[in-house]
Amino acid sequence: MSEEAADPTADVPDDAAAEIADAVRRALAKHGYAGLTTKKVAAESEKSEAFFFYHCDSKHDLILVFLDYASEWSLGRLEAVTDIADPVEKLYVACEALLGDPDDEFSRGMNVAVMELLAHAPHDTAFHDRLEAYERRVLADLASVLEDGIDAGVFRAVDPEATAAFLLMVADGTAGAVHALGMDDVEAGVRDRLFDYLETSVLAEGVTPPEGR
Amino acid sequence: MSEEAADPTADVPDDAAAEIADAVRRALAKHGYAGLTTKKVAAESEKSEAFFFYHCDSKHDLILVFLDYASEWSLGRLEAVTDIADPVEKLYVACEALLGDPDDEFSRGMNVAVMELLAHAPHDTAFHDRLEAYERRVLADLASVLEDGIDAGVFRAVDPEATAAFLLMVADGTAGAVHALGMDDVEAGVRDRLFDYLETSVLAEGVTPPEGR
DNA sequence: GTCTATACAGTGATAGAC
DNA sequence: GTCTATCACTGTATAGAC
Repeated sequence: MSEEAADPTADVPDDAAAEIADAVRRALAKHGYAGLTTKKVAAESEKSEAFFFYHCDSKHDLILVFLDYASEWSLGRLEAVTDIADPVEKLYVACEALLGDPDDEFSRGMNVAVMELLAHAPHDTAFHDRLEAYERRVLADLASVLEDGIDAGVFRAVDPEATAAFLLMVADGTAGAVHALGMDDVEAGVRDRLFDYLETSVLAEGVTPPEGR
Repeated sequence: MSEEAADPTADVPDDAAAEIADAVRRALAKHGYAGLTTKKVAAESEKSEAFFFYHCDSKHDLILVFLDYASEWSLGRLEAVTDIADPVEKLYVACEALLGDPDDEFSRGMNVAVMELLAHAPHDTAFHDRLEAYERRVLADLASVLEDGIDAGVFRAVDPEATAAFLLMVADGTAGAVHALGMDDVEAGVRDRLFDYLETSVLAEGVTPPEGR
């Protein structure tokens, strides 16, 4: 019944998809997207190169499998905040998730890999569509966190969409300059300014940030 | 007398360098870094493929010529603000320059191309070094604009380096999400929040933003 | 389903004429 | 200095055995 253009990542078994995503992830971390070859992907797993072409029709599809995996991983981290009841705490944890842990190799590698695919999105419709869907979902999640706080009276009456976009831009920029260039010395300053922004422009008068901020 | 590791872009005559930078720029805009080939670069100019290899030793060097050109272009735009006497005006114009004009194809293309090289910087020392130098110079320029305003008493006593980094992250993130993904609808919101931030957190009490903001 | 071996196109770079 | 022609190699993808 699927009238849609078939999703090339849909019929890959979960086991294989995990193997593929992981090998692509490691190959991307080691060589970057521009330096990525199917041989290098295979070299990152126990499987042969033909294994990857059995499950996917092309190198391009391999990357899409990784991209789906990366999106889900990132969104999973972000959407873990739904468990948190307090909107203030929720917002701060969400921002931490967005910024990522600069000391975690895995997190850093994911951010940089996704950023490289993002930079190539203007030349690749499939990348573009998936990444735009991903960004829009992040924006929606963030906006909803903001709305919660506004409704609860602990946030100012900011524009949730615009504020979400602003916060996301800071995070995306940090992934670029700080993570890709290793400019760790600016990381702390950016974090401070960001949480300062939350305190002075988002939190309502008299509301205090969570412990330790 | 150059004891340094020779700069591969140094001995290229200015005429040739301009031709190279322009062809690489167009090829990058059309195919992206990952899809860049020396044939496609040549196809963007009247010259043959051999022309490029006469002036540069490798494809890699061609891209460095472009990167130098792109850095100078961007820094030129930013540093044009030194002519402006009023620190407030100066800051706002600098931020406009950082965000870039989303309707200008050239500006957009440059931002996206540089961003793709930035994403590849972890895997390419030459890219890394040039781009880090570029980012640090932008940070220094911005910080100096902020210091001017603080000294003149029209800005609050913000931390110039951290604030400069924060502003730059917003701009870099915008180049990514907005320009690379064409999410023009979020652009306006981000701009508004950014200039709001300047007004509420950077400008001193009672100081008003420039006309039209 | 997974492997080894290989076809075949396209790439970066060079040679040699002008 | 710039061109045309070409080479050696690597990259994606497939064939066919198991």
